Formats: sequence, structure tokens, C-alpha cells
Amino acid sequence: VVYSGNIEDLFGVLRRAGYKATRARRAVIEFLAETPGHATAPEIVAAVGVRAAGVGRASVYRTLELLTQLGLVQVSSMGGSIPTYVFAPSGHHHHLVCTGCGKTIEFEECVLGELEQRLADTFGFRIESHLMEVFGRCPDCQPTSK
Amino acid sequence: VVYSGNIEDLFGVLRRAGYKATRARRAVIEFLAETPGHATAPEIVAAVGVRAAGVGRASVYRTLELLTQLGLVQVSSMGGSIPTYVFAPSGHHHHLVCTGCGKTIEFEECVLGELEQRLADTFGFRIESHLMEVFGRCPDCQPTSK
DNA sequence: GTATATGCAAAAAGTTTGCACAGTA
DNA sequence: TACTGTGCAAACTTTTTGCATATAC
Repeated sequence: VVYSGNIEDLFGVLRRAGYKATRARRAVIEFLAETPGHATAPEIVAAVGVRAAGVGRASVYRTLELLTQLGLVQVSSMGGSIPTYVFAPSGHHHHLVCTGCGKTIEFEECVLGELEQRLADTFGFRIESHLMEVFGRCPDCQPTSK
Repeated sequence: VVYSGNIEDLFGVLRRAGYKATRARRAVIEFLAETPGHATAPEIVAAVGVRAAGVGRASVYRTLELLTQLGLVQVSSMGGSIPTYVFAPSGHHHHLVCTGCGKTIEFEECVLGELEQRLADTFGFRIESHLMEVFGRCPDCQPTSK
């Protein structure tokens, strides 16, 4: 674990990997770290524009890619065609999405520990992170029949 | 389970849900059912064009959305910004992706049974499907150090 | 001081929509 | 026959790229 609430820790991760802590990157990281849920790239571009006027769209995209590679952010498609980004410095993220209304609930509970070990053994991978998406119908979107 | 190797079963799912089994939908379903891994929308458009000349791009997109809603297909972003589609009529899909070279391995092993029950109980969701993405470095992409 | 990163604007890529016509049930 | 679905082309949205300039270290 690399982050325990202090944003500076994250810039440390950047620097240790040989990247500079620039204004654009700060704005993106701060926004994501303060945002509890998912955001699309255009939403992040907009939010960052407010937070740090003058930061360009391209830098936001480049930063998102970088953060994803560094394992600080996860990308999910939420069952649709627009990718969304979530801050997930712990390397894993889990959510439940309603296929009716799109409501999303994030949960911590993780059942992958043992499986990860088995995958590592079986395929020789060094596991870094994972994303688990569970889909279903929330109470409000279930057929009212019986 | 809705599908055990006979493509006609899938058209049955369509019809039962009130949709027609058209040429465009057949082409998309057949392609996905025969394709072991993931494909992007443009790839599917191209493949379907070969299989059934004259099928339009829009129909492919519309069919992909429909199949996703029906739970026959899963969408994943594979850690990047291009969504990919996989045939997953069983309602769940699991893969391991190398963050170095992008190599993908699909696996069956599923540890979600009990968790799904707990999520259903806790949040009142009726669970329909899930997607599990595990990221790491494959043997060829691990730092050779040590 | 120097290599890395940026902002901008333009290009490319991907997705969605409207509508007259075709095809399924 | 009635209605769902289609193909096309255009509109739109999202993402990527090239390059001169700025900036972090």
C-alpha cells in the first residue's frame, strides 16, 4: 500500500518512477483522490479545467494513462461503451452496478487473495491489481411481479 | 445456463425477449460465438462485413448493446480506453491481462459464488453477471533483475 | 541547463442518430 | 400486414498526435 490519505505520497510514487510532479498531473490526481466514484475522461477534463485553469485536454488523457500504468487508477467500462476511471491506489477495486438505472455501489470485500496466488502459480504472472464488476438489478429496478 | 454449443439457443433467447432474429444479429452473434477472445467494436464491424456483406456499422453497435443487455456479452476495457466485447452467455467472465504486452488469458475458475449471495443480501440486488479482470506481468514481461 | 511535459489545435478514431426502406413474425 | 429492425450517411463525441514552448528537477 502506497497511499494512506496524504496526497504527497502519490507524487512520491510518480517521482520514484521517474516522472515529474507537474501542475497538470497534480490537478488530475487531486481530483481523482477526492472523487469517491467513477468519472469519464471528459468529466475529468471539465473538473480539472475548473480546478486548474489552463490545463489541456491532452495532458489529462496522458495523465490518466500514466496513472493507470502506475496502478493508481483503474479503468472500467461499466458495461457500456464509455470508459470510466476510479482512483484505486490499493490496486483493487470492486463494484456493483444496476443494469436498470446504472446506480453504482462500491464495496471493499475481496475474495481474490487465494485465487491470485493460484493464477500466479499457474500462469507465471506477477499479479499487480484487479477489478471486479458485478451486475444486477437494484431493489428499485426489479420487476415488481411477485 | 442458456447456451451449450448450439447457436440456435441464442436466437431463442432473442425471440423470448421479443426481438427478431435478423441477418445482422445473426452475423454478430455467430462471430462472437466463434471468437474465443475479445474484440473491439470496429473489429467486429469488419469481421461481420466479411461474414455478411452489407451489414451496417450501426446495426453492429445496436446489436452489441442488445446482447450486452441480454447478458450474452460482456464489455471490458482491458485497462485501456477502447472497450472490448467477449461472448459470455454464462453470465460471467474472467481474465488475466499482462500490463506489459497486453497478452490475455481467460480462466474459468470463479470465486464469486458466496460473495454474490452476500452482495444480494446486503444491497438487495438481484445479481445477474460479473466480470473479473486481473492485471499483472506475464513471464516474458517481468523485470529480469534478480 | 536539460530532458521531460505541456497546451494548443488539428486530425483521427469511434459512436450515435435520423430516416426511408426492407424483412420478420 | 404491422411493426421491428436495417443500412446509409451525416453529425457528434471522444481520443490521439505533432510541435513549439514552458517547467521541474
